[in-house]
Amino acid sequence: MTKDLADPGTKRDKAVAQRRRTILDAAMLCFIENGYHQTGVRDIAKRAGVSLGNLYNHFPGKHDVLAEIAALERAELTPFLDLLAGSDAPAKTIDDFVAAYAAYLGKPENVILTIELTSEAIRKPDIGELFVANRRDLTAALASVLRQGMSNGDFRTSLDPDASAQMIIELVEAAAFRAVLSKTTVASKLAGLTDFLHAAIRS
Amino acid sequence: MTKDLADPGTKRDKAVAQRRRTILDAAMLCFIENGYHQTGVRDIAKRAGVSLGNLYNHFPGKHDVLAEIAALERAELTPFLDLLAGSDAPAKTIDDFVAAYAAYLGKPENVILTIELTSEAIRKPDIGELFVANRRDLTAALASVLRQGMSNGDFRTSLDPDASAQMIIELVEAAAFRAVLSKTTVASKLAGLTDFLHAAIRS
Amino acid sequence: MTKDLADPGTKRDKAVAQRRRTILDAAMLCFIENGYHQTGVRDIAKRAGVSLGNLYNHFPGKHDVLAEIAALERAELTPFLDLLAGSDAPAKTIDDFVAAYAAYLGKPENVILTIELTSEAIRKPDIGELFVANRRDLTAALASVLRQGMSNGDFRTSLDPDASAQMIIELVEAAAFRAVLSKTTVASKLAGLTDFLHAAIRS
Amino acid sequence: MTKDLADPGTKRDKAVAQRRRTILDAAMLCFIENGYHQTGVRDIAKRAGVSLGNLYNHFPGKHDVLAEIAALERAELTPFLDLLAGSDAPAKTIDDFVAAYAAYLGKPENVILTIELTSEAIRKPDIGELFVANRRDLTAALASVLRQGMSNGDFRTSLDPDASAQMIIELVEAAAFRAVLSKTTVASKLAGLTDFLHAAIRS
DNA sequence: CATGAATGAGATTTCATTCAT
DNA sequence: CATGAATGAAATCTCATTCAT
Repeated sequence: MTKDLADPGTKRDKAVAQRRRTILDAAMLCFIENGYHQTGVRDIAKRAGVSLGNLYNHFPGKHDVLAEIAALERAELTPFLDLLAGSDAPAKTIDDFVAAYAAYLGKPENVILTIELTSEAIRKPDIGELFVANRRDLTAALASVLRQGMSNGDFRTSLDPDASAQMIIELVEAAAFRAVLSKTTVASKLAGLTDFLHAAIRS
Repeated sequence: MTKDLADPGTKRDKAVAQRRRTILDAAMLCFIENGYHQTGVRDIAKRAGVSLGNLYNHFPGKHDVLAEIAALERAELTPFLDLLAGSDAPAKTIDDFVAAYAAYLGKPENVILTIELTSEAIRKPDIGELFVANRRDLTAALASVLRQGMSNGDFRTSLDPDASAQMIIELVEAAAFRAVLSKTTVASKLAGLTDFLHAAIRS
Repeated sequence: MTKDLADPGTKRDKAVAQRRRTILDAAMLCFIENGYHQTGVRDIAKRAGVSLGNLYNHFPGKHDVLAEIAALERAELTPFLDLLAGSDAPAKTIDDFVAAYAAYLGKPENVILTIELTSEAIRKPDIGELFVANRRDLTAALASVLRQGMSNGDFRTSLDPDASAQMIIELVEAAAFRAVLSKTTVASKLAGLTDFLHAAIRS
Repeated sequence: MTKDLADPGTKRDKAVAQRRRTILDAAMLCFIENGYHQTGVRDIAKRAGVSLGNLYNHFPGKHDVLAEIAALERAELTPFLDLLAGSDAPAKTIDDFVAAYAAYLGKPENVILTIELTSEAIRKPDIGELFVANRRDLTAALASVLRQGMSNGDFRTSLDPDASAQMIIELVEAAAFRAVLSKTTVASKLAGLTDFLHAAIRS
């Protein structure tokens, strides 16, 4: 009704969207610092500067906050998708991607949030699906680059591009995770990883 | 007190050790089924057929139960350490190990427990250390095999044996984890993995 | 303000009155289905298709909604008052009334709403008064019929018309209530009730 | 095991039973004073002098406390059942019962608790069943007395004993309830009730 | 008159842990 | 060693109501 004229309600709508975002950001920080289960809904509300009741006006429950964070994580992947969609030589693209992804996962908070989501994904199907979907995009883009490289001679033709794409991603993630646990850096593992990788895929 | 005389109480000691083990087994099952945080101490006690108070006679608290499970996990690795210590050709040994480890992680409960431990390991240093230690044994044994293979010509000499050992393990584990989340089997991923691996390390 | 000029706003006034009624109807349904305490103000607003804030423009609070429903219930009694004010023979009038009232209370929702009101009436004086007032009208009309019947020989002269009027009403209501709880029908109890009643009051 | 010797554990068992009873009594008082829904579990615990958590060691939840109170109410009926099982003349027995039951319901707390239970009984099947069961015993005993009276000439033979038994009880209860709401006494209504009743059932 | 975001107290329930027996 | 009652803090979520727009 009133919605038809111009764009009214937009200001309020925007404010609401920002509130939601504020809450999500606060929740993310809490989950990273203390873990999903160690974080109370009150903690999130307090950190977001929002009343407890109002948080429930914006999200049905704690679980849904996590789910929305998982969905938000998808956006974080766009730079990498862009990179993989670029027109550089496949071999270079792969190297660039590995370096960039490793740099991203060099920030412990990104790794920790991923682990937190992983651990919930096992028993919460909706989060599991988001999780799988997130990785699917990345794998597909990477596999496509691998196929290009197989055509132009960068990579060996006996490669299984889909499986290899997955393994490349997994190698970077695992390195990052191991770095967090053993309190070293991903950077220190990058050389070994790249060497291993080149041997595995190049022709 | 009673401990001072010779070796008395042995029968009782054994009974006590079994109680501890019963509790640990029950806890493992609970953690696998419902997750560490979703499992209450009461749940563990009930499943173990032990009274709540008695559980606290055997373990200082819930956290310590988890820690002991993490320690117990180490024992699970001995078959693989034995395999790696065998005298087969390095190339064959690696293949056998990958197959065996993949088979082990083909059971979802093993993967789930690992994830559960992982997620706790981030914020609980003691568990983190156990976790790292567990994998260190395996990595070392695997690296040793790689070195043998580098000597005898099975593997390329430019290999970084330690980094590669870690990555081999990580690839198997990641495949297993992905299998659990996407409800497929590790077996289906084994071919791709082996191919990737051979290219990466063989000379 | 606008009210001062002639009779303007009449159309709006009617619209407002209808809104109030919409809300009351929605509330009644909610209270019947889920009970007064199990019903939230949000539930009422949603069911009425009204915004939460707007409901508070029409009613000071949840309690007042219930109070107005109680007042509304009074209107439901007019058919019975009319019946009792009719010119049939007293004995027939009583029988007709009992049958009609039983039929009305044969609908479980009427009984349930009554119980809901009853239960609130204990601790909320205003509702208690409305409740008593509702029944007072009915009792008075019924007592008047009984008095006529005592004059014309239909009923025994030793009757206490006021007390008897109350008891007649109570018997019907109690039968209806019992029918709801034991999931039978009032109709099945009507024969026994009528026989009992005839013996009690007829001369 | 240890239970076999003598009667051990009895002391603790008795203490536990008393705790349960303490809680139930406290709950009853709360429900009577403030109503079931206005009473919080904390209120009950505080009034019982028990910690909140411990209350949940004894009862699964608030609802179950109410259910057990409903069950307990059954015991309250034994004096009346005894009275009805006595060997007095049926006519006298009925009169005595009505007087005694009216006296019992003369205490507002008994009426209020009944209403509170009633109102829950509508939507909670288990409480509904307890409620019906409670009244069934009483009705049966009363019907039996009516039958005796029909045999010995005290009561008219055209009586439907079961229906009449129900109605007698309902009349007393309704009178008591009405007394609470209009803040008079049951006693004041007893004369009218008795007269009505005698006319209804006596031969 | 209409909207729904905001509030914060309060609801019920669970938890790891302690301790008297 | 064994038991389970006791504790009280903390968990998540709901509620009637207010108020700026």
